Amino acid sequence: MRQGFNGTPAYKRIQSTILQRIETGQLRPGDAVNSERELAKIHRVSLMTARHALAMLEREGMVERRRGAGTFVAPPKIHFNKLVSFSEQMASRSMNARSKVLSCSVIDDQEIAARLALPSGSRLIKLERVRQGAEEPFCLETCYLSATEFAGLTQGPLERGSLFSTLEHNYGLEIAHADEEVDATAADLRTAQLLGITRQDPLLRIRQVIYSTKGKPTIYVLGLYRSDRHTLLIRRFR
Amino acid sequence: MRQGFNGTPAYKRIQSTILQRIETGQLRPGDAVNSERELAKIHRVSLMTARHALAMLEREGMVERRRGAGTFVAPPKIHFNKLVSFSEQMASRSMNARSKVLSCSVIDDQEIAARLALPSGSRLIKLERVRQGAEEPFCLETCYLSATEFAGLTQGPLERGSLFSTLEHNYGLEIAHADEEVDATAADLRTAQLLGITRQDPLLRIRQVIYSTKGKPTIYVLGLYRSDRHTLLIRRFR
DNA sequence: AAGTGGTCTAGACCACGGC
DNA sequence: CCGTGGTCTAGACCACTTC
Repeated sequence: MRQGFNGTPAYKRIQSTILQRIETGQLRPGDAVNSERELAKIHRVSLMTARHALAMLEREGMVERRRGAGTFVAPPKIHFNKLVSFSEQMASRSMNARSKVLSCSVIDDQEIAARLALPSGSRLIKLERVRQGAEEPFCLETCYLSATEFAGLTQGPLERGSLFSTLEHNYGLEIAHADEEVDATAADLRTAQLLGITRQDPLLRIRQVIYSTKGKPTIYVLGLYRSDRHTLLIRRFR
Repeated sequence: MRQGFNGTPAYKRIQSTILQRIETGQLRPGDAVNSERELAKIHRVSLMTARHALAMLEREGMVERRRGAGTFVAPPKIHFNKLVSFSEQMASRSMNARSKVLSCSVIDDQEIAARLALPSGSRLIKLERVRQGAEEPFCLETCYLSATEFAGLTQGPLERGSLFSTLEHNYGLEIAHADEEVDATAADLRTAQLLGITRQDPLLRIRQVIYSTKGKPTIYVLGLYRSDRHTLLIRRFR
């Protein structure tokens, strides 16, 4: 029976049964989960395996473990510091995601090529979009990606569907994390017009380098946000 | 021999020996760490225990494990999303931390009391400081804390030494994390004068609620940063 | 006192990496 | 091929919480 009968590790199967009960609402935040010993008996595994299943769930923030007391469903996660696409962000607030493509071209830019660790002179796709939520523009976003690596992207349907999912599904990109530099700046004339604000209004500027799971810097994004329509939420740990 | 001879779990002792070799530079990033089997033999411990030691070190980002290859010292950590005090921040960049206290008083503020989950009408310490780096002011920071909880703080030596360390050492506060709201705003006249900039210049505004390890919101901080002297670094995960 | 998670043993087989 | 980490067993004692 070692290693499971279907290739799935036993501890993952145990996690699935627990996660399922949480997702269906059968288990609610604060409720006790089966103890290590119970899980071991139910799934006919050793204590260490049942333990491993719970330990991993705790690391993912799904449950809390308290010595002497038990294991409990964790309060609903607020996803701080989570990298989500614009579409996902809007969906989670049940708002209409809409974005207008301003331009989509292939360019040369030495500085941005350098940020993506590409040889200078590399050709880059530049995609400029205005994002709208609640029928109002609130962000001007410019993405840069390697033109050779994502050839054909400029022909794709960029208006609808998130760029993330296109890249993930059509190009096999696995996104791992993004490093962001955040500061404030004043709107120039063009940006002000596009966002429906006044020149010199304060904007939140976010420069983002998105890394693949292989550690390769893959996308560079410059976002300019109307500060009256958007605040960034961060959680920092001691 | 169970549970060690001195109360320290075996896996922690194993971690210490490894961490020590990393700190002294005896092991450098990329170097291989002893394998599970080696550690088990060296420390006369079972494989699972040696394994646990390495797994925890990996979770903390100190080592990387690659199946079939080994365990290796991780590249030097850049502490993203880490909550550090102003003094610590400056020290890590080897700059002179200096801050000038503008005011320190006890006030009433219903909205901020609410953010700290205090009964409305609670008295609050309000501490207003200008922070300087490289001989130039770059941040106006206002902290609010419960006056009853931190009685006597207003008499303390606030000019030097970080507020964090005072609270941690003298009041036994254990800081766990902070939730931050970040946006951009324009400088008003007073702020502009204090920071040596022009009215309407863009500022990075960070509103921070700092939580204790017990989950209690303890400090509220409003920071206004000269955007030309400060950028925020964040890492977000997919 | 009963039950829980935390630590630990002394092994085992597997999948994978580098040579 | 050999060594590595990944999974797993069938138990054990301890420290702690709850009743």
